[in-house]
Amino acid sequence: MSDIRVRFAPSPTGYLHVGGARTALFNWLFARKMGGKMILRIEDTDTQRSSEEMVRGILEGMAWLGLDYDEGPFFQSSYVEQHRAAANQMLDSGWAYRDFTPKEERDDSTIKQQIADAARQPKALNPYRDLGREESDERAATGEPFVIRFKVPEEGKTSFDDAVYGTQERDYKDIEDLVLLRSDGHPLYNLGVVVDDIEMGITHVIRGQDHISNTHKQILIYQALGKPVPKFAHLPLILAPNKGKLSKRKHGEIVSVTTYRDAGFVPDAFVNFLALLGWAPDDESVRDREIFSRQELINLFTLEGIHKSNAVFNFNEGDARNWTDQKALWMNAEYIKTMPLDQLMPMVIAELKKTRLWRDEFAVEKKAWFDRTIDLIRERFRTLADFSTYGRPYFVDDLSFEFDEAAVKKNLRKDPALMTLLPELADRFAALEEFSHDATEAAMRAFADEKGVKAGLLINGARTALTGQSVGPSMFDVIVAVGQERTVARLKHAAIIVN
RNA sequence: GGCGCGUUGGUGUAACUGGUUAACACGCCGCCCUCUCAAGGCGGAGAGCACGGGUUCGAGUCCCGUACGCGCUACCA
Repeated sequence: MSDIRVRFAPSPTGYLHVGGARTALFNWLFARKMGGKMILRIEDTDTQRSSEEMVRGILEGMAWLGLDYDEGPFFQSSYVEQHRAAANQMLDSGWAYRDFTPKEERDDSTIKQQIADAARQPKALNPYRDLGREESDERAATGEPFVIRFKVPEEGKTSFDDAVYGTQERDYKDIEDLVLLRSDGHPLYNLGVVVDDIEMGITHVIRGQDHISNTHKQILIYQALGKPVPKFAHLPLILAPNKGKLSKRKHGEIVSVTTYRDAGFVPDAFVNFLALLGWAPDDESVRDREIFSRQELINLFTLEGIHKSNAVFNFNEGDARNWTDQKALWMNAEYIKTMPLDQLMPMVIAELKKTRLWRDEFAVEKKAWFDRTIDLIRERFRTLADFSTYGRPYFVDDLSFEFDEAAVKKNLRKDPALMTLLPELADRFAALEEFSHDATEAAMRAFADEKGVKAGLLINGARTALTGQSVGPSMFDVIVAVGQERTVARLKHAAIIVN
């Protein structure tokens, strides 16, 4: 057990999206690899935009991904007193000052313009920056509103060694006197994180690259507070297909991890996919592999393996089949068809319960059949949801499954003779004493010879009659899985479907 | 505008401290198998490493510049 402590600190302004999920994952992998602690902290200081529902969404997302934490969840909003105390401490030590500029003068609507203007001028120092402490105290005592700003020294620079991006430096003159405490007494983000990270003994801050410039400000605060600065590792961003920033507002549900849960992703598969977005193992012996178990990921994970350029997450809204990154879909399929059946089973059962296809007998008297059937059909499924859609014909006794129009046309309507052949075939099947793969195949082929038709005609016709589809596993496996009774009934029913 | 970061096939990644025809995966295309395919097997196309200079016997790997992208630049996080 090491004393390494990391944290995932999302702000609950929306659901957990894939970018946040990956940040959480990398923190988690690092903590597990190093034998450290993972802490969850909700950054809810912006009460306007935070809600309990969003917090629940984040917790749900993490639980689904299997990212557990050792401490927390802590809520940043419950530490405001400590934040204020830290701000006052900096005021006392001369690292901060009260700024009495009325809020209206720094109104949002004019901000962009001000920035643009200010950029052309040498930095104009705030008139309150060097206001005497006594006068400052007096004005504060009269109730005049003020913010507390950090007093960035005029000369010098901050620097830190980022585990991913290397040495980072920033001239003090490029850092503005940031606000620590709002005029209503609310602590702001940069103050909050630092105080909390100190309080929680965070040793490694692993977060998105969009925080890299905040880091310089935060280092200043660490120094002003006289505390050691943690190690930093900034992660490349995950971009939308247009290479823009992933945005909840613009991209909606498609970037939410709960979407992937609901669409039938296997958590390990999604974790596997996420891990490879911006990271690759250093270990050469594993270079040409892509599928890694959770434990392998933990063993292989290193901060050095994280790379610097942003990754594109290729989702594809509107395309029903390839609605999200094709590699993610491929990987999920890979997990579904290769993972140990007993690990897959609970997920399949949950899926069938969700769609009311589950029957308790599947777990008892029909268990052997159920296991065999799942093992058979999982071969070409890509999501757990496929068990309910494409798998439906195997789980219902009636004909309440969808007959794909194209399949009906291709396999049933193709030859009118099928309308008499299929019911006749049904009779042959009904007469079979042993309803096995070989027996049904022998019966069908003999029947085809007898009638002078190609076996394929009957096989494909039967496929659609039994499952409503044009694709699926080897036909005689399907027949056995569907069973004698239902096979006979559905073959006889084929004519009705066509008409 | 300023500051910072990045740039290897469509996408995700690899290429030891510069040294063979730039590798792997997804996707795509074709072939084979076959009762179908969204399965399996085999093969192929696709980047000469953003661009332009330089250093070097030799650069995707080092240096400089340009372009493009992204981030930050709030009394948001």
